[in-house]
Amino acid sequence: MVKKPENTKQKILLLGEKLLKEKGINAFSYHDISSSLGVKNAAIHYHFGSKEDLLLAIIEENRKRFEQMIQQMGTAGHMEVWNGLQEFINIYISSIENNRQICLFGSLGSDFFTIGHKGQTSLKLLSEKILVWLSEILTEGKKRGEFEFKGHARIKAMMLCSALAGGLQLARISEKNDFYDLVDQIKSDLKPS
Amino acid sequence: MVKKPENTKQKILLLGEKLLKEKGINAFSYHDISSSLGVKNAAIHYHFGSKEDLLLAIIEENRKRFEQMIQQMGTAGHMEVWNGLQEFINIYISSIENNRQICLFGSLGSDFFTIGHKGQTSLKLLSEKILVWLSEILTEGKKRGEFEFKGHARIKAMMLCSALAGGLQLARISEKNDFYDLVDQIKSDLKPS
DNA sequence: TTGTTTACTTACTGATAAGTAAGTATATTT
DNA sequence: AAATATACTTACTTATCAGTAAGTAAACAA
Repeated sequence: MVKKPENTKQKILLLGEKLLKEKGINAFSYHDISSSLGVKNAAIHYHFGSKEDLLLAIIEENRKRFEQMIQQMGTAGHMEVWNGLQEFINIYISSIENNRQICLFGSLGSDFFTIGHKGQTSLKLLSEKILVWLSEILTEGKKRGEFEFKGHARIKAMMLCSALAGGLQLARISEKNDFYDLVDQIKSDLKPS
Repeated sequence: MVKKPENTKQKILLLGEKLLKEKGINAFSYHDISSSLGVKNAAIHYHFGSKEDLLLAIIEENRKRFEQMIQQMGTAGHMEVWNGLQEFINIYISSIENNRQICLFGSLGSDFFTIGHKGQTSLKLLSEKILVWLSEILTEGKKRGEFEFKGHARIKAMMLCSALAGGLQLARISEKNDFYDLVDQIKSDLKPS
């Protein structure tokens, strides 16, 4: 869960993240943030020199949150793999419940060529962390006979991320409820027959 | 395939589509189009009164292209289902080959809350057409024993769209080649065991 | 030949964008 | 008590955005 903001900097960061996941990096302005928080434009520049700085902080915030989540879960070898997967999926469930937000990869994957090199790099590092972690629990689950899938765990992990990211977007276009069906399908596809 | 533009209006439309799928609707300007085509800003407004009009035309263009594709393929009952699916997947392959473009749903799903009501509605109609068509070939393929999957064809169709849309975005962040692996995984998951 | 339509250009507007320099009140440190 | 650092605001700049009104050259129609 996201902890409540106490200071202006944290408020800016969290509102920035919200706007990023609702409208995209190019569709919100510093004015959107400042007017909503009751501060002035320059206050944002005080905490985050440029929009790219804010973006980097948002990515970093998501990284921290992910690291914290997997740390609390422990290593794949000592984990209930279905619980681990569900925790991961819950991030996406929370997103759609929270104003139909999409995920970081969906938002910044779309806008990838409009963000700076630093943002691209830091996003890539985060995606690598997530894919490695997912691959681990998929591999462990397969070994235990709790997951069943063809091919490499790494590709299956990509498949999960892609389906969830794309699913949030498609659910905006079609119907919110479609996303829950999609999640059931994803889980069903992993169940041993 | 996309036919070559002959007049300014068509050039604007196709360049608009390209920019939409590379940078997103909020990250390109009329100036990007006009300077690239060697015309003036007002020329675009002459053909497309507003940016929303241009967007509607881009969606309509994609709809026409899709309708043409499925018309050439015939009904699911008379189709080689694997060929039909491959033709659909080829749209996404062409996208990533063409400057790492993402698909319409990926781009406009991300920016959904920043486009007008007309755009949202027309996008929804197109997504419905695609999902219905995909559901049909999935159902037919399952009936023939050429596809194997759990659950409803409709949900599996959503799964395909989501994975392909999200896959194009994730491939921007990680590696282009990942997308081909993802496509193989998608097809492999549909093969009877 | 004259009038009209097509496909633009020129020249502009008002709004909004990110970003900045300088000032200020409050809290903290020395 | 004085100096300094923190967290802003005020007031501004420059750039860019979508959009518009009026003009024009060429093609076409009456």
